[in-house]
Amino acid sequence: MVETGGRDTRERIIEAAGEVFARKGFRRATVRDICARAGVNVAMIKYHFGGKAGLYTAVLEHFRSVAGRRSRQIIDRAEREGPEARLKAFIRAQLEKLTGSGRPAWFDRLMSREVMDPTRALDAIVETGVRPSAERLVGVVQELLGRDDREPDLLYCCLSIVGQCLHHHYAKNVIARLYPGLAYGPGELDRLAEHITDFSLAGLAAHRKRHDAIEEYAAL
Amino acid sequence: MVETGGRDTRERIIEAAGEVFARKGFRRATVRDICARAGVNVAMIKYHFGGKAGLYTAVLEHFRSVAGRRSRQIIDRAEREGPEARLKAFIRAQLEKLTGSGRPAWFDRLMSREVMDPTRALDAIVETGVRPSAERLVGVVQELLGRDDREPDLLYCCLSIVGQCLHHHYAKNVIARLYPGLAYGPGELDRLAEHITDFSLAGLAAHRKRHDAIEEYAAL
DNA sequence: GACTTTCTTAAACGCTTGTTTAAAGTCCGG
DNA sequence: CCGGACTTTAAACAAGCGTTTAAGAAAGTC
Repeated sequence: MVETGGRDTRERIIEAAGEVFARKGFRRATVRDICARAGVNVAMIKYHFGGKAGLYTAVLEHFRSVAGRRSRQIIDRAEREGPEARLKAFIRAQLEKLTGSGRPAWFDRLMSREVMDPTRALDAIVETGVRPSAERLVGVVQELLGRDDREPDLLYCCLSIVGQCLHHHYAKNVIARLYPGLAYGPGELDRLAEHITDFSLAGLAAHRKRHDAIEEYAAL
Repeated sequence: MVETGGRDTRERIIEAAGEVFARKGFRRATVRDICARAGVNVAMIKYHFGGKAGLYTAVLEHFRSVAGRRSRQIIDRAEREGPEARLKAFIRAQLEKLTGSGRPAWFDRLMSREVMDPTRALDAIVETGVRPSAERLVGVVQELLGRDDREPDLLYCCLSIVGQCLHHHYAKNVIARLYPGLAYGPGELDRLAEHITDFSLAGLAAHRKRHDAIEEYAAL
């Protein structure tokens, strides 16, 4: 009756659900909306996934592999370079994640949705999606600070960096109202990445100088 | 029948609604929950406020005056000092806003709720709650950069500063999972404010040096 | 004290949500 | 073909939501 177009029902549901979940989050998304987009009866969600929650985890599992592909590409390109270039690549990748609109960006959107309004899937998302990224940043910052510990002040530095990036995503509605002139095209994203990089490198350099001075004093 | 205890019904509803809205946001809060806490019939919300949306705006209006009292106190204390001290006061006040749990903090919690998941009240909140604060920061940053324009790169600096502060609020669930050791008691808040201040002052100083060099070059 | 206005109540309405049911359709090996 | 397993369908269910109704209580007014 309905032309299945070759794609299986399960796939069609996951595809539609990925889009809807990414746009509205788990709670505000409705199974009826998802099923309408997939051209499928609402009962299929129980049949194939056991329920809305099961569908959500299936969607996360499905898009985990393709997630952050473009971000990883940006980061990998700078793999062999110095810590400054790797920091800039990390920052550019963070900004890229949050403005992407294609299918690979759905997982990233779900991640930031989850950050703001957690569900039970948060633990899994943190481990598979956030921690690897965070560990990479910790490594770069350790290198830039010339240390190998992870004292609170080092983590503060990392949080300062990602905070600058993600703020443009969290607060985009407010920023748009406060400063209607600011746009977020690819060119602005490059300039913004450059700003955050320079800002952070200066902050890190100052922190290193201060910390080294304290170490020196303590060594006496 | 029910002992009104002297407080008017309207007040009891607004008090309960303030707590519930601050904790759950507009959408996830239910009128039944609010009315149960207020010990009041659900129909009273239509009678006194016209509906849930009217109650929400009434709550915003009611708590607007007491909002940010402690923050303003922190900021005013540094009013006569240099821009560095005023920046630190601003940062400390931002952190204070997000960890406060008393009644004066409800408006601030509602503000950040609104930032993450806007309702129609966002415009009013931005104008009355966010813009004054943002303008103050712009002033301090202008002073620190030695400029009086508000080019995009200056706004980027401001956004870098508030981003560092608010990230600890937006992403608190994720940060708690990533780094279980980090706590947010008053002492940590002071240290965090000091970190963000130093980090940002270094970033601003480097930005100023870079910008002045460009200006000088352009003047030739 | 009767009357009007203001306030409050219990109950139900209409809607949306996720879920479930029972019947019908589809597919495929025998 | 045919029969059983797998899919899909339309419809309804139960719960929660904001809202509304109609009747009653409380309080002020003449």
